[in-house]
Amino acid sequence: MQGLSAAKQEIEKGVLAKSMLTIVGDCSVDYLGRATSTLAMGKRLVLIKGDGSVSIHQNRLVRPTNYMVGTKISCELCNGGSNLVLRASKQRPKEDLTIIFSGIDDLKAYEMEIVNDLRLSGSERDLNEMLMQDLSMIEPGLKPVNQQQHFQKGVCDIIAEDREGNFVVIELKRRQADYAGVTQLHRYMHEVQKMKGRKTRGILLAPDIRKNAKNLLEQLGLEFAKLDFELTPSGEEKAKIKGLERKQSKITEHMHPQQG
Amino acid sequence: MQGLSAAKQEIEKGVLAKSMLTIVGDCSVDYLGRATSTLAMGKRLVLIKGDGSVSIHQNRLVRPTNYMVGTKISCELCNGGSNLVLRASKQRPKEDLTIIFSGIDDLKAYEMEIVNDLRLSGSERDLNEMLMQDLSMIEPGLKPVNQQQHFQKGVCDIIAEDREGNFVVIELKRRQADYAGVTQLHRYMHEVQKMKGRKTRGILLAPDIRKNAKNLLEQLGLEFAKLDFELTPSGEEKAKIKGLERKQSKITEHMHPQQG
DNA sequence: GCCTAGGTCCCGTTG
DNA sequence: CAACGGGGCCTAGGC
Repeated sequence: MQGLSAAKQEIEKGVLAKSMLTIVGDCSVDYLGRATSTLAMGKRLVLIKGDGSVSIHQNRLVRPTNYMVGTKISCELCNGGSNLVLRASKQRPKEDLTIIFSGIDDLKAYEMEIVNDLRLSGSERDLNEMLMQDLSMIEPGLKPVNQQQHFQKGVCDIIAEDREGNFVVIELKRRQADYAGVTQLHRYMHEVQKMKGRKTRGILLAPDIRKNAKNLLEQLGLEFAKLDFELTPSGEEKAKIKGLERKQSKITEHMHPQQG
Repeated sequence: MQGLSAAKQEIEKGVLAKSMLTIVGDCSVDYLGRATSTLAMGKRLVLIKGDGSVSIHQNRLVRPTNYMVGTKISCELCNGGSNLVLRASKQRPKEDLTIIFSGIDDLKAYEMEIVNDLRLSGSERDLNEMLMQDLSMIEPGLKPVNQQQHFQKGVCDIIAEDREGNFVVIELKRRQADYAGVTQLHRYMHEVQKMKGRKTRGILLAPDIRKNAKNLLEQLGLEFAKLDFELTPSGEEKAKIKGLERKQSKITEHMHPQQG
């Protein structure tokens, strides 16, 4: 347990120094911004970071119950010193977080660099690069044309050309594909078709696809290929593509399936 | 600074008691699971919660650099006691997080209930309920038929019937609508049409819509209505719908716009 | 600033 | 269990 007045000073000092602050104590929380929320008095951890991020953690889940990014933080004593009020606020959108402490069990400031060291492998970007090394895995004779091409309507993962000179638009997903992935691919396929004015195919490449999404995909005349990849234990290589199996989805000619 | 051997015992005790644990110290981190990642030695905050959630925070951003939910945690001394290794692991999917401490600055265990107190207003669900009170806001004579109806293909926010006996499918978004919202609505509209075998309209209800998404929406013969709502400062009411403006999108007859 | 999409998305809910 | 979609999504990258 700790005096709220001393706490106030320590918080102000820590915020100024861009330290990481951990505050554990009894508090209530109000948020008003993109939604509104209240949290009745109770014991929680408040985490303040050097970049102005604030998050309030209960003793469950990874995600904080309340949070804000890029805030300005202020701090004042209220009710004759029996409460410490912490405010985090932000413009655009206008958001305010108010934390009222009735007591603080613990307060610490840690000097910590504001860096991002994480080296992650196996992201979609990594798989994309792997695939570009050898598109023939997907289909013999497939040649790269472009990758990460920006349209007005989004970013197309891979554009290739097949043996018969058709353009092939490939949308890659690192996990089970859903509706959104299918409609994305559909959009890009049409975009390429319109730009290039040539017959264009669309292939969704993912480890799996939800059943309904598969149905939609087939209705739209798109193709699915199962992507089997393996994560390399650490830093060495990005990932390894183990295999690529065509589920031989019948390429039903596209016939205005959404007609009403 | 604190002895690693004592730390080990305190962690084990805290995990058993389902306390919230905060550990600040120098550590390296390896994750192997849905992706792989490594974090070189550096000072971080490790947060362990009573439900087995683990997260590792750097001094920036709301989101942890590494995290896992619902883990089993173990703890051992290595290298003749000069390292403390914390392992969090999980099956289905198989995931492993390894945190190697070379030194611990601070370690605390806090007794804290494992509860979720948060009362949030202004979610899509709240707006949905508000709207159902009076669908005539959207359009005179609109009568409710169903809400949150589950199809095999998803959940339809609101189904109503207009003055002319057409079904009206309404998709509600609490923020600016995008492509995904439009295609969602399109899917549900077709689903209802197929089920009921009657002319069906689709209305996307949102505070705003992205330009490209608006184009797609109009191509698909769907309608947009601007939803203006206000958040009530706190607990009292959920939210207040201030107004609802029809952008008079010409209901172009649907004509196979995605045809190639 | 806006738009677009990825994420080890997380998370709750329903069938 | 799988599927589906919301989220105060967060966050990064382009334009």
